[in-house]
This record gives sequence, structure tokens and C-alpha cells, in this order.
Amino acid sequence: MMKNSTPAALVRGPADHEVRNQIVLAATEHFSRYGYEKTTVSDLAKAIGFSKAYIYKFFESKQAIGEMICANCLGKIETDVKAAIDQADRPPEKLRRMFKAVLELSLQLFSQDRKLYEIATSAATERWQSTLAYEERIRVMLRSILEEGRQSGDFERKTPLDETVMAIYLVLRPFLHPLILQHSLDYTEDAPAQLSSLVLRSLSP
Amino acid sequence: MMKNSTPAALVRGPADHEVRNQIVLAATEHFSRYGYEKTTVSDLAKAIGFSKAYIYKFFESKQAIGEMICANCLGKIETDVKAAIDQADRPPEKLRRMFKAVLELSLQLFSQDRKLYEIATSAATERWQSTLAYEERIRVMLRSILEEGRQSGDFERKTPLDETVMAIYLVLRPFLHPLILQHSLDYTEDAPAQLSSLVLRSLSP
DNA sequence: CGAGTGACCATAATACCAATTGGTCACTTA
DNA sequence: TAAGTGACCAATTGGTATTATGGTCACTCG
Repeated sequence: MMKNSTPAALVRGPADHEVRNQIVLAATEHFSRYGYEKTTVSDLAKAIGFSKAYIYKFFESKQAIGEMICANCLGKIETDVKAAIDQADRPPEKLRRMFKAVLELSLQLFSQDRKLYEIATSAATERWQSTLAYEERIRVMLRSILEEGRQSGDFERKTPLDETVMAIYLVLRPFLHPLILQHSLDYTEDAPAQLSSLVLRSLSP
Repeated sequence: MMKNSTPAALVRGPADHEVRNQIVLAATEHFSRYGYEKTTVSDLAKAIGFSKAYIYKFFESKQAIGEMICANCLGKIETDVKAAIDQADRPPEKLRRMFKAVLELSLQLFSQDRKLYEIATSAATERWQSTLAYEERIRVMLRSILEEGRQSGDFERKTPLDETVMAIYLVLRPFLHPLILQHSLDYTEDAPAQLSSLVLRSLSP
């Protein structure tokens, strides 16, 4: 099991350096092919033709490398979710798409990049920064849809915004959190539609 | 890991027998003190002064004994939730209390009977009958509140009842499912109030 | 016949030791 | 000095020999 101290600088040494990219590249390759646990830091070193010690000039720990890869992964999902939202122009539809996209993309990671999914699972379970940041960004997206909807008159304005954001986030969470998602597979078919409908009903002015 | 075939008779031999009760009693004691895994069938046999083989005259397997204890446990929660609901007289308040009670009681089991909680976790993860039945009973409770609320005019009547039941169940699930609840501890403070408010807003006619 | 069991089996858990692994540091070399 | 490393350590992990466990069955005995 890994440590998870709170502030912890994850990277060190030269911030923008060719070798850092090589490490990230090799790690992405290895982690997604053999898995995070099965990949040793020496493997990564060998892959880029340097010694293991040199890797630690760039990253605080193996977990730090994992966090980087995980952050990329979640960043990809976030971008795609944003794209899905942008395809709609009215807040209610945006919210529907957000639910649908979050679930589909998470599920896709689960079924197509199982190894990376395992990293995401560890990250969520052990509260890596990458996950915390991702969750926060999801809440921000949620809030901005709500704000837009309140402005446009699509959504009610009485309930405190923070509370609404949190409540909807809690509804979405089982399909965001990799570990929980694994235990919600039975419901992935209808959940996004049913839940976003429920949420939208609750938002009606 | 344990098997989990679908229909499986869990008990066998004489349905109502002194020894069966002794077994259940001893199992409750042992499981909640030492945990399900750490308790061997021989331990139970020793506790009631019979041989291990005799226990198998009453139960199909060790898991079957676990299911019985788990069912008792969940049955207790269900009863208490029912009691909490009955304290309110109007459907909206019933629903609020249901959310609150479900979370409080699950949380209580988690913090006070950790060992039994572990059985419930296995049961939920491996889909024991006891869990499936419990979940179904929760949905039934939900539905009856909804029906009452629709009849009384407190709740809207447009959305198909089944869909509403399912959606609300999905909202509640993270706090019902022992494994998921463990990963939702951060939210237990405000979740029931916020979520039941959201759900009630969605039910308003 | 029926309550109850000892002996038995396949598999799962455990205990144990050797090999790896994450991580550091003094050191080389260009 | 800065890029890069071999050698080293404490802690995990992997492999394995052994034990314990879930479960069955032919059998006893009253």
C-alpha cells in the first residue's frame, strides 16, 4: 500500500526536460500494457536507456509517475466530457450529456484500458491528488452548467447552488469513482438516463 | 472466493430444530467477535458440542450460515428503517426519514459491529441471496412511499413508477451497499439531507 | 432408522525463505 | 559542475512446502 501525504511535491528536477517526457511515455506504454504493479521502476529505466536512479531525479516516487499517467487519463476523460457537453446548447441537455458521457467514458476506460483503469482505481481509493483534482473539476463543470441554467431560467434558483452541486455530484459519483463503478455495472444501461431525468425534474423551476 | 449459484437451497435437514438455533446463535457470537473468515466450522461445532459433520446436516455450507446471520442483520436494519418511516405521517417526511435511517443504521453497523459489517460486505460483493432480498425489500419500501405520496397528491404522477423507484434507489444505493458506503464516508454528514431534498424536489407535482 | 461421528479428500490458507523492488547516496566522468 | 550511475538497504513480493479448512461419506450405536 502507498503513502498519501497531503501536499507532497510529486515531481522534482528540471520541470521541462526531454527525459521527463521519455519517462512519461515509457510509463504510459508499460503501465497500460503490463499494469502499474507489474511494472518496476527499473523496467522504465531500461526502456529509456538510463539507470533507475536517474528516474528519481525527475519523480519523487513510483506513485508520482502513476499519478502523472492517471492525471493524463482523467484529463482525457474530462476533455471528452467537456466536448460532449458543448454539443448541446441548452443546460438541461448539457446535463443529460454530461451524465451519459461520464458513464460511457469511464466504462470505456474500464473495458478497453483495464490496466490503466486499475491505476485509476488505486488513485481513487488512496485519494491521489490526480483523483481529487479530477473530482473537483467535475464539480466545477456541474456548477457551470447549473449557473448557466439558472441564468437562462431553465433551472430553479431557490436552492443554494453549493448544495445543488454537491447533491448532483453525489448522484453522479457512483459512476465516476472507478471502484464504485465496478460495483454498479448492473445499472449502467439505464442509470444515466434515469438519473439525469430525476435530477432535471429536481431542477425544474 | 465463494460460489454464488442462483437458486441454491441454503438450509437442509429439519427446518425447525433446536440444534439449528444453537448453530445460528453460536455463529452470531463467533462471527461478530472473531469475524466470518476467522471462524471455522469446527469452531462452531465445538461451541455447540457436536461434530463438524453434524452442522452440515443443517446447513448447505459455511456461506449458508453466513447468509443466515447476514439476513438477520439486514432484517434488523430493515425493521428499524420501517420504524423510522412510520414515525412520520406524510410521504415526503417518510422519504426523508428513510434516507436518514438507512444511512445511520448502516453506518452504525459499520462502526459498532465491524465484523458483521464485513459479512455484509462479502454478501453484497458476492451477491448473496440475503443481500439481493434486502435490496429488493428496500425498493418495495421506496415504492410504497411513492405510491402513498402519489395518492395523497404530495408527489407527481407523470413519471413511470418503476423508473422513479429505480432512480431513487440508485441515489440511495451508495449508502446501502456496505462496500460502497466505505468509500462514501466523507459524505455521510450531509448526504442524506441533501439527497433527500434533491429527490423530493424531483417528486414535486 | 436416525442422530451423530471419525476418517478422509481437495483446495485454500499459512509460514517461511529467497529474490525483487522502491528508493537513496556517495561517487564517477566528461 | 552537472549528467548519470553502481552499490546498497529496508521492505515487499514470489514461490513453495506444509498445515488448516470446507465439505463428504461410510459408518456406528442406541
